[in-house]
Amino acid sequence: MGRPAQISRSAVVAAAMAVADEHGLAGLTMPAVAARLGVTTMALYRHVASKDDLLDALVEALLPPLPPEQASWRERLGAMAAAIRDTAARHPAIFPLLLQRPAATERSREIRDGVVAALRQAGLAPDRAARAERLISTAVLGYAAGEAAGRFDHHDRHVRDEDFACLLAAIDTLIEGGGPASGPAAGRAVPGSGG
Amino acid sequence: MGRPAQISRSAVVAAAMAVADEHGLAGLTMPAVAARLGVTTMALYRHVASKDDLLDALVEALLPPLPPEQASWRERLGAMAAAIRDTAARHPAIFPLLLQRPAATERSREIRDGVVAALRQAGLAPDRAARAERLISTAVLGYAAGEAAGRFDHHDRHVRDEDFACLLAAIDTLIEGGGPASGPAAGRAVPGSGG
DNA sequence: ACCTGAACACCGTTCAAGT
DNA sequence: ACCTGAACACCGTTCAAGT
Repeated sequence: MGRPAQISRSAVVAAAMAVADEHGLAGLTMPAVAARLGVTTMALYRHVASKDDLLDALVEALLPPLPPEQASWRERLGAMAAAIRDTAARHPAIFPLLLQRPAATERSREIRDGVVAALRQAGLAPDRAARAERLISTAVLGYAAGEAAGRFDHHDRHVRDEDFACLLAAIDTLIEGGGPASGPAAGRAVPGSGG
Repeated sequence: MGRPAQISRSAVVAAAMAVADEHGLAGLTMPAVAARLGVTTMALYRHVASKDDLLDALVEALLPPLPPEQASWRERLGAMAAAIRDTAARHPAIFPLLLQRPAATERSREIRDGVVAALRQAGLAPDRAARAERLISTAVLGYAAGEAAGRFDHHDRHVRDEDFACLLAAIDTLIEGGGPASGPAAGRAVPGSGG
């Protein structure tokens, strides 16, 4: 019978994360991950179906924890946004994968539902809450990804903190106003968007 | 002396774009690009320093054209946003690179300056215009990247059109309100952002 | 000047073999 | 059951050689 396994799927994922953090996405290689675990490259394939599978697992590990239920919707949205930005800062090499991969997993659905629930609690109608979730999530992910990629490196960290605070304040303002308009008339506010 | 070149840098970039469109980022390989041009792999290196250099050139080619100067600031912002979304739809495989790579090139600076100029024309003070540019650009890029990655595939194209219209309307609303607040007090609108 | 042929180091993956 | 060794197809890149 099988001797106790030397490595596990979660160990492989953790090692891959560390390799990516240290050597970038280009340095994230199966041999590099194996070396960090003190094991042959081929041993990884017993715990991970392929490199693509490993990347999916990394994206999963990047998802932020759900905020405490008893907090206000404002606090929950703020906490999730802050957690996203934190993750981007800690794992800049693999963070872009979050926007790149479908992420149709259970955890990702929970998080999306959590944001929608907060928005409903803020008073938005179901369809407006769903739409607001899409726009807010992509805006937050977009800024975090840009920051992680060094897009704003010519600005002080303090300036970027204020950027992010303003983004959250803007979101707050829009929610207070009843969320994004859901009628087709909204498209006319900025012409050229329909072309 | 040199016979007329069979290929050029721009031909290599165009071929790479076509390969990526057809076979995805993973299929974008130097041999594949060369084959499409009817040339040996090694011939590419006379026109492109490396694959990384080629990817940078692709990102450059992805940048939208500057809108006509005589248009209103509203029209110009709308046109640029629409152009970005259009590009994402046409080149979904390489579009994510736009958020991933620094893009500190001349053209990218022109575009950023164009957005800032439009915002100044809308009445924003210099520092607010600069901040609004960062937030607007990343929000638009974020949504376009998410859409290109199939993040919203479970929604009708028509729903996504409205999403995007709402995003532009929201931006418009914030600009009319004087742009994003620039003081530190803005951070308190959504607590948890400072942690 | 531009392209080709041969070659090298490397990566993802498979498969049979070991314990 | 889990890991290893050997092997294969492939990719990015270099260099000397052809025209």
